[in-house]
Amino acid sequence: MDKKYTIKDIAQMAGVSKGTVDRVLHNRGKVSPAALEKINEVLNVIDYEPNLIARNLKSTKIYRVCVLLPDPAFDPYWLPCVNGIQDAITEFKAYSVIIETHYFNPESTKSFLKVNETIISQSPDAVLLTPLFHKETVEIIKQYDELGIMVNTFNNQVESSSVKSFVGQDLHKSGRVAASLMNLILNKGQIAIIHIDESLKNAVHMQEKEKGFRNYFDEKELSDFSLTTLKLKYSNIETKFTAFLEENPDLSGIFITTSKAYQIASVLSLATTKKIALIGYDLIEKNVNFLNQGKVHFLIHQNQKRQAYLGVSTLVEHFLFRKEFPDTILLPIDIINSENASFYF
Amino acid sequence: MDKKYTIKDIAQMAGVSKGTVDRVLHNRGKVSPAALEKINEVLNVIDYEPNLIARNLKSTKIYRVCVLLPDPAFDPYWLPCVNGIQDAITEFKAYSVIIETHYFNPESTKSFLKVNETIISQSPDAVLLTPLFHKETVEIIKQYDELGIMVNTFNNQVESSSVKSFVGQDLHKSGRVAASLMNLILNKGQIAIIHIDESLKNAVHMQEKEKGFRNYFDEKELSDFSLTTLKLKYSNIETKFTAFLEENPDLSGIFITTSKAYQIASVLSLATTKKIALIGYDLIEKNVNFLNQGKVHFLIHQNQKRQAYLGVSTLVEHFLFRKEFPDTILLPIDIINSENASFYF
DNA sequence: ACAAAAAATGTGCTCGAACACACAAAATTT
DNA sequence: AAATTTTGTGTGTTCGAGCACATTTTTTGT
Repeated sequence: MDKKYTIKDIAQMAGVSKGTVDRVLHNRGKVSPAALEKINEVLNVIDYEPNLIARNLKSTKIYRVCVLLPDPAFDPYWLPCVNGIQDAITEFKAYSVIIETHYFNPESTKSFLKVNETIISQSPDAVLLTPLFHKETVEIIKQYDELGIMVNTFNNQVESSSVKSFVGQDLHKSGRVAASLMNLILNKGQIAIIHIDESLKNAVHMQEKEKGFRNYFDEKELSDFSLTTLKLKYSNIETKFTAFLEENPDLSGIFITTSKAYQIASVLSLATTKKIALIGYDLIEKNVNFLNQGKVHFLIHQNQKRQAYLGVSTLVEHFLFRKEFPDTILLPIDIINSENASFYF
Repeated sequence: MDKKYTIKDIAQMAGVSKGTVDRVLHNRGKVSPAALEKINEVLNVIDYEPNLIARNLKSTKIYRVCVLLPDPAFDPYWLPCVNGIQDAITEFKAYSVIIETHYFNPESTKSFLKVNETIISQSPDAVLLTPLFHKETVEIIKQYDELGIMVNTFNNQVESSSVKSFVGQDLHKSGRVAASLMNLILNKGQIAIIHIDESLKNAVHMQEKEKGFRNYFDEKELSDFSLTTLKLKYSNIETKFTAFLEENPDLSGIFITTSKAYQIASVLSLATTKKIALIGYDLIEKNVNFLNQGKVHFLIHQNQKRQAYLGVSTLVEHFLFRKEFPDTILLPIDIINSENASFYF
């Protein structure tokens, strides 16, 4: 039943040559109606699936995929992505695919644009983007589209019909998850939502999380809580956050929308002995240290490694195995505390 | 630099024929010292990796992998495994591998033994076992070993040097995770550890979880808690658990070590209006319903789907790509509440 | 009716590894 | 020294899809 039919088998069954079968399968034309019908009859009965191994052995076309990633040297948040990409490289090394990573400075639009130029000059078949700079990305995507270069994105979403596939998380839901955990630790009091970021490039990201977080409290009508938003930059964390702590002596919980929870935890452990519930994002080393010390209660895992892996493998599998692009891949929102953290590295 | 060398390339470089290179690569002997040295010289300089696609295209050997699984009709816990196995089948359908699933009745040792006989009569290349019945499994594994059939296990561990690889979770740690969550919901009171199982086949499983759970409370010296263990069977849940509730009016938390949390939640929602913290295992439908109703606080996800998938793919990749067996694959202990549950299906 | 063009069909080579087999060159035996 | 075995080496085929090219059949034009 599940015997694997080959083109030769089909040819034999239909009483034609494999060349004709091949032409039908790829509708290359030059086939008489009679032959077409005979072959289609056979194809309707059996269940032909081309042998992908043979196909990829034959194909001489080398696919080029470029990944555009913020340099992890600037922000360790991106470090796991490198491993995810490496996983994909290892998995597909047998095939004729070249996967290349290019870094840009996440603080510099210019750097982003420059690296994109480099990529364009290499004319790859597809690009996986981290669209940190919204406006510039839209422009760049248009360029790629005109050149027939496929574009996928991960981590950040950018609305463009040219983007085939997006890998990321539901940020609104992730805010809700944080809220539900906060609601478990505390049953009343003031909660601060803190955004820490240098530029505004993560604005959408952070806002969505905040919306989700607030949405949970609104929906559950938890009126014993009061929520405050605070925006910080690296340069002013110490002063501004310390001042905030003094102004808000009743603060009992903090939700940090970026991977910088360790910065808050650090200031907090010096400033006060009071126990404040802390929930943040990402399993970067400094965060996990505070998690293990009990200074951070929960971290939400954004699984950048898998995001990057899936971003690449979606593209590669499209080329190699003609797989359809899923519109969106949403990764689970992993809840991490000190007890299960070690399993997620 | 990362040019892919073929056997032909090596032959040319060493000034011999591809046949000789092939004999060296597979040490089939019949090679003169002179030729051997020339080829080894080339191999030392370049970085030869055989093209797995070509190798698998040529090979006519069809690998047979059998999976031995408790029938999901008896316990929906096993349902996701079917999907995991299906994923593996889809992924490897291009290769010459046959993956077959055989079910047994988890309540019947006889059924287990009978299915094993069927499998042995098919003489597969490898078997993935769910070793529910410890004593019988050890015996069976010995048989497989003598027949040269590889054995991997998942879900349950069984100490045997013949088992190449095990996929599962660290149950002790998973008990600790449950404890840490319980400690977050409650800050004092009586906690019941409830084991629900028909036979004793899951005894080790449940005990390890209990040990981990207790270990957490011991280690953190949380003396405001008192822990009680209760063993139930399906037939006596209603009566015995109701009685337990009456005898223990101060009960504030329950940890259920199997996937049967819904049975406790069900009785609980009828017997009392008091809020009792409930933590259980597995995203089976009934559990998730109670999770969404707020009657179960957390579920720990044992990810049987991925367990089964990895169990199969480890075997297949060993045959197809000569991959080494990892001794143990421990899956992360996913913490699930009503907010993030939907992402794990 | 016959040549030329067009359409349809078949043949044969390629990809890289694996292995059977043929053949040659040494190493033994008689 | 000739016959035979052993050892070494190269050649050729296979796997299945894909595609170029050769060949056959049909159609069209004069």
